[in-house]
Amino acid sequence: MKSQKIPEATIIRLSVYSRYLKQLEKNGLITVSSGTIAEGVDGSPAQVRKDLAYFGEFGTRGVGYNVSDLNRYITKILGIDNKWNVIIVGAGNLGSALSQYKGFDERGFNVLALFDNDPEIVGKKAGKIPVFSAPRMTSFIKENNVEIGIIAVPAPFAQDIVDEMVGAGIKAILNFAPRVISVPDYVELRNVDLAVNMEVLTFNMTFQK
Amino acid sequence: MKSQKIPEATIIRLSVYSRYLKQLEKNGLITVSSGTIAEGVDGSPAQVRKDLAYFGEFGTRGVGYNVSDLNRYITKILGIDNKWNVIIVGAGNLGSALSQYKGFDERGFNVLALFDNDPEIVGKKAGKIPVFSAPRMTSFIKENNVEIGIIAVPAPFAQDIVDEMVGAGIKAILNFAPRVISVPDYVELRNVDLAVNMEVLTFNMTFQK
DNA sequence: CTCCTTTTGTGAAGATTATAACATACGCTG
DNA sequence: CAGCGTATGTTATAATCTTCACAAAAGGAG
Ligand SMILES: NC(=O)c1ccc[n+]([C@@H]2O[C@H](COP(=O)([O-])OP(=O)(O)OC[C@H]3O[C@@H](n4cnc5c(N)ncnc54)[C@H](O)[C@@H]3O)[C@@H](O)[C@H]2O)c1
Ligand SMILES: NC(=O)c1ccc[n+]([C@@H]2O[C@H](COP(=O)([O-])OP(=O)(O)OC[C@H]3O[C@@H](n4cnc5c(N)ncnc54)[C@H](O)[C@@H]3O)[C@@H](O)[C@H]2O)c1
Repeated sequence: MKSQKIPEATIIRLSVYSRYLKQLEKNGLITVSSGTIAEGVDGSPAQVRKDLAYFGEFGTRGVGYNVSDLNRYITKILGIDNKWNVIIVGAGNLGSALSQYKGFDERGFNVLALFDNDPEIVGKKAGKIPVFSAPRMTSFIKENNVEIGIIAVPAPFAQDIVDEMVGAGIKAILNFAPRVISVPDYVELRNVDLAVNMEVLTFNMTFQK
Repeated sequence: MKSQKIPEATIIRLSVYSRYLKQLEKNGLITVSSGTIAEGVDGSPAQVRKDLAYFGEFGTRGVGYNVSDLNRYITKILGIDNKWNVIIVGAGNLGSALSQYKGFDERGFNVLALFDNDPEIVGKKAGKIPVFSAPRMTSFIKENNVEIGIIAVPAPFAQDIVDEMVGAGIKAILNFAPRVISVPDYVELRNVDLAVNMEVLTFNMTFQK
């Protein structure tokens, strides 16, 4: 791979390609062309090839790509060829739902525990995932080699939890609280804001088309 | 507003500005500069002004923007100056959590009902939101003027539900199922894919920096 | 072994988006 | 009411991302 800045959009698409390839693989398909991938993910063949070209040459001219090889390459690129340990803070409606999400496990994300500060919830389980008390978070992160934290507490508490996570050595955070969060630049942060997504929909309904 | 294509990134930022302005308004702030907004949302002042400039002139030179006026304008732009009716299909872990999400109501999204095909769940309530049987969806959409549908069923069923929603006259769909979904181009669609978000994190941890 | 079809990989062109820079306008002070 | 400081609105510049077009390579047919 050439050392170069990779567009985030490319990474997002690679993840979608990977999901689609997995499906093709299950269907017993051996080879696939950029055109077929493009159809399957609602994109363009040139885009598919360009995205892959950032990382190497994975295809055979005149033939296409070997489905399972390509998926293995992409999986490696995305960094999910091995497992990641994850915790979720906030065992309310959203946190509990996330802890049950099969899509995490399937893609190599291992949710070890939930954390909450409500004594009514602490000690219980959400499915198979235990809920621990919030003050235990830091030591748990250190002892269990947790790299990724998910924020599912109410917005006013989000930054505090994030700071604690960062202090404990977490490397990446997925934030669901509708707040702008600060992290040092060696920590990866992504925000998932559902109201924002809804508002993009309503904007498009109201203005465009 | 000049008729022009607005970048989606601009809409996303406007939504975040709006959330931040609401906070400032609650704190009693009267006027705010593009610089202060930029700080609050972790952006640049030029970007803030540029985003607003697509839609008009909302500020006063040498002064800044009136906080509540600006927020009202943005709210209008985003199309959330009035309420939208929403349904959620799939009353499992995720669907139930979403139905309880306060952030929807706060921003003008009115979740009227959940739909599911599991007889164990149908007839119950998630908080105050009733769960109806899946076959009732089409008539409910028509009778209650539902414009937005949320997909929270397992991936293999997502396209079918979407088709039914579209047939019933739904105008926009927020999809949580990890599948590429097709809709006619007069229907707005957005996908929220959590595994993809996680994979962007792991990519950045593995490659960049 | 050569030709022909196919599909990749890529450099160049085009489109879009972000950043920077500055002239313009507003309000305040004296 | 004139001059000054400040923050907007906008034009110009730069950076980024996508699309296009085609040469290069592979495999298969004759
Ligand atoms: N419910 C949803 O579908 C949804 C969707 C998108 C975003 N969100 C956001 O996710 C967050 C959680 O939403 P929710 O609906 O699950 O709320 P919730 O009230 O059901 O759950 C929040 C949980 O966080 C716990 N908590 C509060 N402060 C804490 C702290 N300092 N340390 C540890 N735990 C703490 C509470 O005890 C509670 O169990 C909110 O920021 C919300 O805006 C929720
Ligand atoms: N759990 C999460 O946190 C999470 C996160 C992201 C995405 N998702 C996605 O959201 C979807 C739902 O996930 P979940 O964890 O809530 O699963 P779940 O199994 O808890 O819930 C799915 C619900 O859908 C219902 N259902 C199935 N087929 C249906 C149909 N044809 N019509 C109506 N209802 C039907 C089921 O009865 C069930 O109640 C899945 O596609 C999943 O990949 C879930």
